[in-house]
Amino acid sequence: MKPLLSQLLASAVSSLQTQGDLPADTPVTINLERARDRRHGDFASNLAMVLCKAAGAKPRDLAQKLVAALPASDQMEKVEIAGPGFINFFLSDSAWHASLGQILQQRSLYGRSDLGAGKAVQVEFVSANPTGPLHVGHGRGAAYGACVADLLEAVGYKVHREYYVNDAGRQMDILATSVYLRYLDLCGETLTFPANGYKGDYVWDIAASLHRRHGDALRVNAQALFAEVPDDEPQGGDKEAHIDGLIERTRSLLGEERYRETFDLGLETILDDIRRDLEGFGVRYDEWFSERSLAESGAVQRAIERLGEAGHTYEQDGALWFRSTDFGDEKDRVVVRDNGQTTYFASDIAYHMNKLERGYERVIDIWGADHHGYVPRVKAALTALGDDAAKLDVLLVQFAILYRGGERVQMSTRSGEFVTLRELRQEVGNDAARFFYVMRKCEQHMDFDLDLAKSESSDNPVYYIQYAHARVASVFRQLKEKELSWNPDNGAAHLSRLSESHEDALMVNLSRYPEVVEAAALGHEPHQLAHYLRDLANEFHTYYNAHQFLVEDADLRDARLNLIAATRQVIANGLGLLGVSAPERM
RNA sequence: GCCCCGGUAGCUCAGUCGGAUAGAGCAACGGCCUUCUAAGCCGUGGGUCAGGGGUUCGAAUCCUCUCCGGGGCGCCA
Repeated sequence: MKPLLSQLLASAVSSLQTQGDLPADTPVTINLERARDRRHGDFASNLAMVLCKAAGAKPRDLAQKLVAALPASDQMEKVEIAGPGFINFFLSDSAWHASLGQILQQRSLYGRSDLGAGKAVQVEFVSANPTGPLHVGHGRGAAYGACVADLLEAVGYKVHREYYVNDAGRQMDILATSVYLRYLDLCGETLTFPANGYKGDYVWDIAASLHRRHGDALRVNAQALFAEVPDDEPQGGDKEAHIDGLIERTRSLLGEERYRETFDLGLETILDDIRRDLEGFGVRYDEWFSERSLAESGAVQRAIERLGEAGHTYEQDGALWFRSTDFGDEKDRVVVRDNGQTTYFASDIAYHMNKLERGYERVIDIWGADHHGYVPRVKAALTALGDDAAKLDVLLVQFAILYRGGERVQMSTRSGEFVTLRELRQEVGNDAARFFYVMRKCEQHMDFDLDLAKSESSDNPVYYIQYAHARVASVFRQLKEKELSWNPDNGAAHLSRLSESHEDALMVNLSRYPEVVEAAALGHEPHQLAHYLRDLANEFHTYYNAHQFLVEDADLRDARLNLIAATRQVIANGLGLLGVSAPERM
């Protein structure tokens, strides 16, 4: 109904323009909002106040003219001018009844739109290094990214969901080496595990499968491996130099082929685990994009060359630098190190170049907030390459801190004792985890209360909303038990019987749903939908307690059943977009 | 030092492309189950929107300074 009112206002504006009350060249955006206070009607527009300067008239006078020029509509009961010049719209009952009919007719499609007109959008999210299982921090990015993608799809964009797999680079070499050292341990070698290695139990598991596959065939003498390697930190050395030395030795002692096999075994095992974890979390991808493939296809080289040809690189201290300061970055960045290796940043330039080459209208990256400093250099690179950096939207997700029993849950990634996403899902369930993660806007630091997420009470917003859905289902079960039936057509014909204030409030809220989905999608703010559903569930529970649905009067009963069926539908649709289930009974 | 995010009720947070009297949940207190699920509902109390200055018809919202909290500033990824 909002589109209808906007249309009416637009038509009033153009009448004023033909009459000469308003300059024809004034740019006009129709500003129309839900009124917060019902005394101000259902919708309010500040159009007259915005246009008064251009029109050279007082706001209230201009409002008067606009109202006079409004075309008639049977959905509009009256229009008032109030305060400094607000135009307040009061809708007729038939408007609410119409939107109720729409919900029951469109069912799961209610709230969807073609606003995006099928434009292609890419959403890249999580993209955690495959060096270990996902932890709770990744969970927020996963839940948020999935919702942003689903919302955009709901409003008509063609969405491509992608995970960038960092399957190249030093961190992966550290993983491969960690696996190999654990393997040597399983073979009976005695060694001191490096301070900087990956210590999680999953590394032992991978080492064990390597051992099952090869027995002791890959065994070397541990002393020989550690010989000539710089001391580790506990021995007064440098842990980075120590691990780099171990990587080098592992590589040469194993040989390239076997090293690669160890490396890939670790990669595949962990990636499989991440895939299963995300799938279990209801998060699906269209593509898992390999970083290594960029190097192998020459895309990284091509990106570096293109930067060079455009005159944006220079050599210094044996390394090749990108002059990103020319494009707003705070310092220049290395793309090729003095040892000849390209940096992670070089891959990322190639990756983003690749994204834009694929022709997306919009590219959305969802990163942890700790990567914020990385944004200017990626945009700088795109600009330097002649691409439109404005097409790239980087959404930064702040940290989530877990609380249990009022105490902060400690997470330590290094020791391998972090709380994994899988543990969280097992503890609180997928529904609560998905909902809690998107309940807050992404720029907000989040306190994740495990006890609350687990509690089966009204304190828990997830159960509160789901319970409203289950209650409607229960009413329909009761209907059958009482050997009554629901006639939706009869209900639709008697919607005027819905005259209680609770019923009005519910109908108004149900009609808001498409606007909420649109705002949540365009603003990348799933929390708006979460809050809306909480409100809607509240309206329903209030109504439920105040009135009986299964009444004798068949006309009233059918009308009320239409209303609660529509409520159930909207809750199911909304929860669906958040990745939360809508149970029939609880 | 520079950069990003935050500061709104006792707690956790909405509201922020300027709009009418700043909202919700929890916690506190008082009520409601012979009637469709009490995992629910109703009521009461609770505010210097961190602080100063500015912009204007109008500021929690925009600009600026200060204070406080979190994060980031590698030839790591």
